[in-house]
Amino acid sequence: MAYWLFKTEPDTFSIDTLKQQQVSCWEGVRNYQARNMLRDQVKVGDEVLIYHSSCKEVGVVGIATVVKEAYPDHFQFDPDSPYFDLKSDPANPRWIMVDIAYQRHLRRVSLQRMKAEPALAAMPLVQRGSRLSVMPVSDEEWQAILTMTGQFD
DNA sequence: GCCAACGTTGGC
DNA sequence: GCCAACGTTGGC
Repeated sequence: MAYWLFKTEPDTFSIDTLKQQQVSCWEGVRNYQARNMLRDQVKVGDEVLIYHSSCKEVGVVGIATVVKEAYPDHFQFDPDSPYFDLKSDPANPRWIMVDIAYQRHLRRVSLQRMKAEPALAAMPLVQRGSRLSVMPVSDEEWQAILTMTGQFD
């Protein structure tokens, strides 16, 4: 079982949206490095930190569980979708998604606090200019973040 | 809204 | 294969 962090813009899809839906596909990943991890490494049962980006209160806000492994992201074939990709061949889809299930909210751990935490220094998230939207989280990093919430397993 | 950093595109 | 131009990400 592995740990991950997924970024989302809460104006588009927030942890609250996920709670309402309980299970949701995670569409719209359009970066090859992130896609490759989703495709090759993200497995059913893995746990995912949900991170709110591009908003007033950026940080880790909840936990989800992977319930379905990589399958084609159909939004790439929908001309009305912001995730449409004209160059993706339906016979060989370029982009994939996974499904995740809501687990719980966390007391928010802000990016500011994460940047100040030495145990998290290796995470792409805290590195300047990083745009990776799907990233692995080590056991130690996971534990450090949960400890920072003040809520324990 | 600003702007630095990044990934992608396309001409050569 | 290089690299400049461009569009996007994302914190502030």
